[in-house]
Amino acid sequence: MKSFLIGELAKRAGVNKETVRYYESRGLLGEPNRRSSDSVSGPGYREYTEEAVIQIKIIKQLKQLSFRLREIKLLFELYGGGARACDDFTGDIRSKIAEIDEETTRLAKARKSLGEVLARCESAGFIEACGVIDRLMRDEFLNDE
Amino acid sequence: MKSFLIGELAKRAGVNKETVRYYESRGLLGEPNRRSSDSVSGPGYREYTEEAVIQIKIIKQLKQLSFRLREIKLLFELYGGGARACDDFTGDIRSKIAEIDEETTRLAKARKSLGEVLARCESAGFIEACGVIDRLMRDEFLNDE
DNA sequence: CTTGACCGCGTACCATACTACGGGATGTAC
DNA sequence: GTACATCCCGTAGTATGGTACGCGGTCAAG
Repeated sequence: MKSFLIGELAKRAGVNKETVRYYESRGLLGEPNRRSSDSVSGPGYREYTEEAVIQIKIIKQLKQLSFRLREIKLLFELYGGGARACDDFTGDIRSKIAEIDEETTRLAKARKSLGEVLARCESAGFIEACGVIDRLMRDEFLNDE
Repeated sequence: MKSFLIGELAKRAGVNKETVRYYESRGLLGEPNRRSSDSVSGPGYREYTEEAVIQIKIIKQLKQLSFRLREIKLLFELYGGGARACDDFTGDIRSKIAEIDEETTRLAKARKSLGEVLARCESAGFIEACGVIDRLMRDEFLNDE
């Protein structure tokens, strides 16, 4: 199979080179082969195959699913470590879902409050009339600390 | 009115001292009076009143509404700068709502995907059967980059 | 055999929001 | 007058996820 260098990998995966190296340093990519034919000086260029492209896309996907890099690493380790029972994963997934639900709730509240502020503001026009500041700044929302 | 020092303010506002100083350094609190009675050496202790407590609670509230400190500062400057038309604020509020909606959409997708993975996983039991890894890791979700 | 593109690495920087540490100056109480 | 609490400030560290810079090595083409 044909291999390519980091720049090409970055292009194919849609990230930049530094990010690839960063992921590698975070233990998300595993050490690639190094090409170092003629001279015997530096560490040699990293060589990648399509696998690495997939790997990075998986990372991007997991990020979209709200996993942090640290968590993604753990998932990989679990998988690479030979985890075979779903139980090994469901805990992680369940708590991630809980996290998401929590954040969603917070955002829904925020969205509602801001929507109300906006509606009042639009039907009024001036601070004194619409109370935008009062609503944003004053004690009204300070109940639930 | 009776004033108090930073430790007391922190306690009343429910943050810690360092955070108060941090907010001050970020321009969110304004410089407090300094008490420096007997000796004439250092800068003197910061003195606060209930106003500062309210101010910090407002900051906490705006954070809950998903405003970042930088944005909160802008809101304060707008207000303190004598903004009187709602238009001065609605733009900020509108884009914050847009941000929230975007994030909410992303979270909903993530929640849905994870929920599906979990459901399959629970009804199966083993990696090979439920395909949790395939679903989490493989190309299935890699369409929308 | 030189030029230009690419790579390696280390370091520093960006933004976000704090938290911790530690020396030295106060203030209060006994 | 001496503890002990609190305060001051600057600096650095934590966690998150990268981006940028620049020196020097490497590589393929001409």
